[in-house]
Amino acid sequence: MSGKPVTSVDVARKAGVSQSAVSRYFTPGASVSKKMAEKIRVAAEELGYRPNVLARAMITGRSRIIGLVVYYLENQFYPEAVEKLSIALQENGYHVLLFMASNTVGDVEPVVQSILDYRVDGIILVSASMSSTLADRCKAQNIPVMLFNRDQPSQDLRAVTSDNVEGGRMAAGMLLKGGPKRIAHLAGFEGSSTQQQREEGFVAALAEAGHQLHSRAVGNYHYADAADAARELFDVPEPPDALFTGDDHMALAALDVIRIELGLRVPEDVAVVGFDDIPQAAWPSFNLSTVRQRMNVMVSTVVDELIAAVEGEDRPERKLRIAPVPVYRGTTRD
Amino acid sequence: MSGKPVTSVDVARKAGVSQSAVSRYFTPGASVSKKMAEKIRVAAEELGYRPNVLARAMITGRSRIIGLVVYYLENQFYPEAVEKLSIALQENGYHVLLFMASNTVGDVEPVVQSILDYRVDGIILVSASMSSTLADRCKAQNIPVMLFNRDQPSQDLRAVTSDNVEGGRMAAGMLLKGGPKRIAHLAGFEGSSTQQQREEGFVAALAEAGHQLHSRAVGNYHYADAADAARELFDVPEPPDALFTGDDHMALAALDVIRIELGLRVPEDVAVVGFDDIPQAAWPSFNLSTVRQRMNVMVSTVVDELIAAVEGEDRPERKLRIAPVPVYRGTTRD
DNA sequence: GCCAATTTTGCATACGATTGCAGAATTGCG
DNA sequence: CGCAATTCTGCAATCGTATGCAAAATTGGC
Repeated sequence: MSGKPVTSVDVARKAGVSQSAVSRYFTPGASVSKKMAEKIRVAAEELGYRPNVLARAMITGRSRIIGLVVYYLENQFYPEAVEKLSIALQENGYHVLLFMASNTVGDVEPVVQSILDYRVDGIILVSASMSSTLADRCKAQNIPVMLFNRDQPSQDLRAVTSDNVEGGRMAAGMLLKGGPKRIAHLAGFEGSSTQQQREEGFVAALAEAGHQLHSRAVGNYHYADAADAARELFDVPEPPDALFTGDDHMALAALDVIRIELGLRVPEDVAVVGFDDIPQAAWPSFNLSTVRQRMNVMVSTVVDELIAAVEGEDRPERKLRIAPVPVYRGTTRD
Repeated sequence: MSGKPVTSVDVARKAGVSQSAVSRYFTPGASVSKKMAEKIRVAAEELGYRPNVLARAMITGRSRIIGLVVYYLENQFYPEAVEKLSIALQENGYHVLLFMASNTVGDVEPVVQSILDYRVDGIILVSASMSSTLADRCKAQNIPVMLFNRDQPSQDLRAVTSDNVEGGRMAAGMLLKGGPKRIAHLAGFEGSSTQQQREEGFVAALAEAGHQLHSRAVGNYHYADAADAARELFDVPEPPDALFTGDDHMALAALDVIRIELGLRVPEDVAVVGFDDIPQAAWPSFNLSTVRQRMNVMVSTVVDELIAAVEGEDRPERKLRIAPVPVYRGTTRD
């Protein structure tokens, strides 16, 4: 029950040097003679000393903490993002303070507020947006913010997304190959940029091919809502024979309804295309054709940009769009 | 580009009071007169002041940060755990510093080491274990550690798990109702306590009913490994007609192989029971019978215990086991 | 071996808050 | 209104580390 953690002063005393020497030994760029370094190394090892990141943060003004805000983790896209972002940041010596902004917690505002209390070095908002007053606040405190998989009109906020308009066009192309008669769209949350852009590209490409939307329903990116929306679309006299869903998570819900509840055949009766390419899309039970977001590229891009911003570099590019990739599997006809 | 964040000194100056008064205003138990409180409130509001958590942590020795260690997030059980743990801790004024201990990062040791550098108030290891030297280190620094969904022989470490032996017995009971002839087990990672205990209960209950294992393979709690293991078990002349998998994630992989690859019928040819009751188990495509871990109870228990420990209370109970619940769906016969 | 140029080293201060202590202000009661 | 009891308030020290500055030690060239 020793309780007290070891400090640099303890190490200094034990090694017979000054506290500053110990500090310098643990600071990459500093100059320490070999003799001292060795004495300090030994003493530190014996005492099990490790520098206190919090104390260091007070002086340097860098906490090496990145605030990561996520709405929910039900859709497998998010756990994958969180895992990869976290690993990438860890590899760069940063760590992730995780904040859930789910409905149970309330709004994003207070959540971001409490992030700022921790004096994080930067913030990544995953599929979430930010009021401009809050964005101003971050800017005032010099804390870079990056949006991941979501964009916002505000010119100032940096964002990394897929090229969603292009992705929507791809989805249209994938469905059009099968010669569909009635094309439907199952939309995600209407307020999101991702939804708006994907639908925009989708509808535009349909129009160019002389088609228009047969029907449309909203699933808000949630499984249960999407299942309801699918019922609304398909449990009618003339159901669609092609469906583009705003993301894979909703596509899986739609497949469950279409095949299991309604007994329709995929892709013979209905072709389905999703968006994201989450791991489950590749599972044999679903075997979902989809538009892949290149997660690894998106993650390394956002981490790279954020760290550059944290370290004071001001890159000109604010909106980074990654090209998506069509993935043909078993839910489309050709 | 004001850069400098607002400090309590700024607020004090603006409000015409001492810095300590400002500090007291933001400290729940402290005494401040109404007049001062009002002046401070106004000044703080105008300047947008919020106390620096890091500075506070230095004095009080409490960072209000909890280190959360997770191996990976592919299995939906983990995102759900992370989400709920995070929310529960947020509600109690704590926040989560997330650490991935996946293979790409290497061992758990250095990860936990860097957690300690942040002077966290406590640590939750989700389905991970800890060397005893590291555990000693945490104890020396007075940092409580809780294991979640994993146990370890060491008497000292606190752990919250399901009653896995009992859960294994339940799984046996669920399969035995269907009058199986050949019962197989698809095991998770053999080094884990969860695996050992679930299998122990399962085999014991089979024995009591006059049965024994027909075959067994190892899936290490990974989708791909589990799919291979399922092929090993079922792509043979006399395949099993009942299967218990170490968790739901592997059960889904097994179902994909059994139904789609091999064309067997579930539950007519093979009955399947999983463990966890992850959200996907309830999806119509799987409709998996399983043994539910009561996530909400487990989460509130572990958070409750951890916070009690952080705040100095020393509860006697170290190993907390939550009773699991059988969930009958469409993959079992009766 | 001497002196200038270069490294190392320690001292002292700062970061932004909390908190014990003692004096100032307020309150309560006869 | 006076005095004791109580509540507020400010001063100053403290947490654990980083860092500018000046003194001490080392190095190098001749």
